[in-house]
Amino acid sequence: MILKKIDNTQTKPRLVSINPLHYLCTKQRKRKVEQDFLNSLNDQQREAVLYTDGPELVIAGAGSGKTRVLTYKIAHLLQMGYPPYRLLALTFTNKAANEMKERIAALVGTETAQRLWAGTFHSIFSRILRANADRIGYRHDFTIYDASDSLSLIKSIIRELQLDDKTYKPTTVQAIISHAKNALIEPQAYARNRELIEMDTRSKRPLIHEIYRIYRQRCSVSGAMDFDDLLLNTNILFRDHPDVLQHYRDLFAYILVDEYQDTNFAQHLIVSQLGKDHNHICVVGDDAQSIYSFRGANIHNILGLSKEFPGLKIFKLERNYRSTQNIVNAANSLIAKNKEQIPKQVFSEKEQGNKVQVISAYSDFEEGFIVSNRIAEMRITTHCDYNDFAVLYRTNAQSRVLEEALRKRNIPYRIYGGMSFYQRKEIKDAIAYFRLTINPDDEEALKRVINYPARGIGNTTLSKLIERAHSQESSIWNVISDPIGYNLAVNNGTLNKLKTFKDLIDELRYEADKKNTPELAETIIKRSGIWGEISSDRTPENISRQENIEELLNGVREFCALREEAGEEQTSLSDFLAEISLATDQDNGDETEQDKVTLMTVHASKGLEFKQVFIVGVEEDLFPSAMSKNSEREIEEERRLLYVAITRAEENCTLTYALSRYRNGQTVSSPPSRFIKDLDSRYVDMPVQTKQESPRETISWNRFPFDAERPRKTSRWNEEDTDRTPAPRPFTAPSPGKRLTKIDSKPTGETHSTTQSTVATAAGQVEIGTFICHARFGNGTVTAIEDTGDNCKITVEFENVGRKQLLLKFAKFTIIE
DNA sequence: CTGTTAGAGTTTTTT
DNA sequence: ACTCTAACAG
Repeated sequence: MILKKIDNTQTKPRLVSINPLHYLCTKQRKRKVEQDFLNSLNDQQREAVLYTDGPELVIAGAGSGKTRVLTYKIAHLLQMGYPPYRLLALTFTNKAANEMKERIAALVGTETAQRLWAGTFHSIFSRILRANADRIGYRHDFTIYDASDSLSLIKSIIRELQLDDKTYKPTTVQAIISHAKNALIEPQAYARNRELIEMDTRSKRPLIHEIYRIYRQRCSVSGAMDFDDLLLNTNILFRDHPDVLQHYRDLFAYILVDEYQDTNFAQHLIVSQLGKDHNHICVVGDDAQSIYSFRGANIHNILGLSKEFPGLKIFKLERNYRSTQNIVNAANSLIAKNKEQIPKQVFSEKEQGNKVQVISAYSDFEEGFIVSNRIAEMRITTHCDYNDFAVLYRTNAQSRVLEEALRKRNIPYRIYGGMSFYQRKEIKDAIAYFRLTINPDDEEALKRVINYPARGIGNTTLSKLIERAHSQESSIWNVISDPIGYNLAVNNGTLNKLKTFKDLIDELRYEADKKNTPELAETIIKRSGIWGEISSDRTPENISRQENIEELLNGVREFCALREEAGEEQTSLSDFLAEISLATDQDNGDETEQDKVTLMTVHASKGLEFKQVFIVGVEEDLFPSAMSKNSEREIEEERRLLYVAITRAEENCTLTYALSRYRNGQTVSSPPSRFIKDLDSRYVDMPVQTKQESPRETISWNRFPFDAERPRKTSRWNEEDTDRTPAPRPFTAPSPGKRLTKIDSKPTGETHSTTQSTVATAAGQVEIGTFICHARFGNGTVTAIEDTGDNCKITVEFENVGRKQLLLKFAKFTIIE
């Protein structure tokens, strides 16, 4: 009965479009295509592709054509007669999934590629969970809580239990729960697990298991799953319902997994359960690129594979096709410092290429400046497009300075990560209403908008609602729907306000049955009052919010239209929510066409490649992160992370570090990363050593009478801008960008006296008589300053090399006094 | 209950 | 520097 239902929801739309005749007709053509693509593989790759007799592990070094092997293997399997809807291809990121789909589509056509089960673990198994939700006590249109929903739920539980949120740091608790889930430990098991309980007791957090229990129960009442639940509940589904497991075992005749080194236990178990009978699994991974252990990923999943799949055949891909020899060798020399790894010899037969460059900068500002200059320069000298450049950093927070520097140079860039569209307040509000329309039990959504726009339901009332709901193990929505029955102690005025809110949601739910999805979305925005709220005045913020809401509605329309094209009968709002809740980085198709430099974290760059790569902020406490200093294991992960970063580069790789940088509103200085010393000097150009040590540098800056650090630097940037009027107050020019930063609005007055004889530089103020130490020329005294603008030149009398003219924007020096 | 403000803390990476 | 929270006045 139920299996039949699974069949319908899961495969019917696919089956319909499969025409055996069509399949046969194209077979001939396909064979020719197969010849072509087999020829384009090397021996190792071809063997890995053609081996289909049993379980297979492909250890694929960076740039060795891993994705290529996977896509060709899928093409080959299709060639062998596997129907596309019986192939399961799993990846970790949406980006990887999309790329794989695209590449398969290029080989076998969009039609076929669309029918594959290809996607991230989370998206694929959320689909399977939706189809079988009733089996585990969930509604089929369950809500997916994102990280912030889950965090806010944890916060409120901690509050309700009256625990101190300093000992029970919500994010820590969240991480612990997440790890438990990824290890498939449910609350009861957690409470029984002596080791865990002991650990919590030792860290003075004995009630974690209680928070976990309540958390899980509340998700259940709210009809919500968090990201980890998607995997945990899939495992529960398979464990408790062998018929369902069997169904999917039969359905997926071949399972392929990319980036296996990043699987956590929950994922690993799903794969091995599904693969058990037929043993037709092919997993690809590189232990050297395992960078997600903070999320529960475990390299040992790779190693344990041969136990679970006896006869596991191992292939190694060691030839790197991406990068020059210098880059590969430099990366190898780095990763060789790690103890834990599977031995392999990655090599390149491309040209030797340039050495990896290491550049030292005085500050994060200068670092940005150097990188943007290099990009401008190299674009000319190497004939590259902006698209060929990437700037990679360890943390998202680093992007700002870089953005600013690129903007100053008019270099177009595209930035991945950071605040995504769906995290903006107005979008989250709108989506909360969408979510409530689909699932009014969704507690996080309800809490978000029950008083937005303001309707007089404040914290007191909300607390009462929450208390009533939880004492009955029920949802807030149920209490609102029946305040009398739940003994809600509020006055009549409040009761009326609650009634108004309930009526609103009921009305939206009623509309949901009548209207098509785009219309419904629009109605929700209007009726909820969101639109009224952001149309109340015409401030730039509100206009931008309106634009964002319009964009969201466009997104709904577009999504529905796309689905219609793909032959889906109708698209519900719930479908839209399901889609966006797992979408993080929206690589908007319209933007990818434009020629722009890419900015992203190293994590986000995995699987990508660029001709020219800059890795910035290669400093102690940043890369490796200060958080990872506790254990060698974590340091090794950071090292792998840098390995990943370096191996993104095809032609040139440049590492930069800044001796001081702004962090949390303060200048901090840190030495270059220990990893720089790990690199074999044969493949690396190290920076010219400056005699001046950075700490002293920083100290002298801080001695400036005004804490004008930042304004000074800003002014330096302003001076990069060409054609500034010969203003007597060079430090007060407003920056052109529309950024609302205080830098612009708080011009520093203290520099009135500045004349052309004083200029601000990365290293500080320079005037005639300033004693400096230049990176190449050594010590010298400034004897003249010309032109304060873009082309500012200083003349320096050096002790050893005589008089030199330096172009300020390129010169590298420190100020001694 | 609402809106403002002063104060504290600040986690690395992602589905 | 920035954001979130707690406290307070209206």
